[in-house]
Amino acid sequence: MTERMAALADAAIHVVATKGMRGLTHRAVDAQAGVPPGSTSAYFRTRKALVEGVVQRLADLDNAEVVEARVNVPLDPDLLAEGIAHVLDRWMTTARERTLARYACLLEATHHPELRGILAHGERPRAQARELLAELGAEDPERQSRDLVAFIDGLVFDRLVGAGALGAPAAGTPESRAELAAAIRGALRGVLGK
Amino acid sequence: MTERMAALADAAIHVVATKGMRGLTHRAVDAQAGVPPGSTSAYFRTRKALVEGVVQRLADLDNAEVVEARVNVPLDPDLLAEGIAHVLDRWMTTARERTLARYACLLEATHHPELRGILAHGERPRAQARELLAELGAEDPERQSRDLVAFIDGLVFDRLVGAGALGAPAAGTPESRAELAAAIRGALRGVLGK
DNA sequence: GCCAGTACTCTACAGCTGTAGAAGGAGGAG
DNA sequence: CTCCTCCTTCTACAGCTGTAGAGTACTGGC
Repeated sequence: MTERMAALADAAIHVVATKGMRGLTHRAVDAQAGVPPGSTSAYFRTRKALVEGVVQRLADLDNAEVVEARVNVPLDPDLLAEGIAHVLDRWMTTARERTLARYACLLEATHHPELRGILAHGERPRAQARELLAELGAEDPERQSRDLVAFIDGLVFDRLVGAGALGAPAAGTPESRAELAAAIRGALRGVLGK
Repeated sequence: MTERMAALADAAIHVVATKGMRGLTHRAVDAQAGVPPGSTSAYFRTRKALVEGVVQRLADLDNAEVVEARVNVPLDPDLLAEGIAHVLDRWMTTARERTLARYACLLEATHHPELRGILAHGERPRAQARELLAELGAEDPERQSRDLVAFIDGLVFDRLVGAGALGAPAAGTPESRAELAAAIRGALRGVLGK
């Protein structure tokens, strides 16, 4: 993906996050990116290509992030929960738009199977979760990692859309991080069965 | 909401589930509902009204359901988990479209705050969860119910979109129900802190 | 039977969207 | 300098979408 395409895809992600999939049009991306009208249409000739560009870009951004995150993760459940909470908090603040766009794309993938291959969301975190759970002595990391990832997804989703999480502390605050950490501690406990 | 409007809203829910929010147009709903073109446009004069109709209908359907579900819920965590798993399984099979549409609407509500009032999703289940957790001896049902609902949302979402849940048994099978029940047992354990 | 009001159907139309292709221009090879 | 190539911008256009309003059938009241 060329630099120009990446910039357009970034603008497209912003559009999806703020106006929804419905607002994702070639011209809206042009406007958002501040490029002359027609540019997006030239780089992503069809709308399908544009959506795939968004999905691809989301995957790339995730991968770029995981490279540096691969440093020592603590094996102590409490510290681990703390670390995960920190990441989730970022997903809901700094990376809020990306996270929203990802959920939108996941929903989109429901009726466009070809997107599922690109959007590896859930596979990478899950591999990590599987490893961690194995090291923590889980008996069936395969299954248990699914549950842990589900919990994390639900936690982030609910708070972003404000469903079922009314009354939760605002993302980005220390209270929010503390509550997230507590939730994840509980999840680890529950998932590990002890 | 008149009967006719409800029928159109039902068709609209189907459209949203199968073609996404983007596919939700007056004419698409006409076609889906098998009514003469223009009908949807007459009952929901603007697109905003159409979306609100969908959201309202989803809320109504949920409420209609909860009326009969209010019979004795078991206080034994294992039986309770079994019961919840059964409901979730239905959300992913019989009521799959409704569930998908609801997630789409929740995402939509992110940039249309006026929808949040109608879409009480998360509030009703959470009230139930709060009660149950209190009866089960939770120390902070308010917070813990948020976590439980988040887990449930993530579980269903991940399995519907196939993210992070690759390898999970297909919804509707006894294996799926068993796994769901196990996951919820774990969640209850984790949330309750014991 | 006649009328008013209501429920429904049809049609027009402006604006937006997806898509293709032509036009312009910068830079490098010869 | 000349030409060729690639990158970028501009423009056209068919089809779709949102929305309004006019037309038509159908009710119950008199």
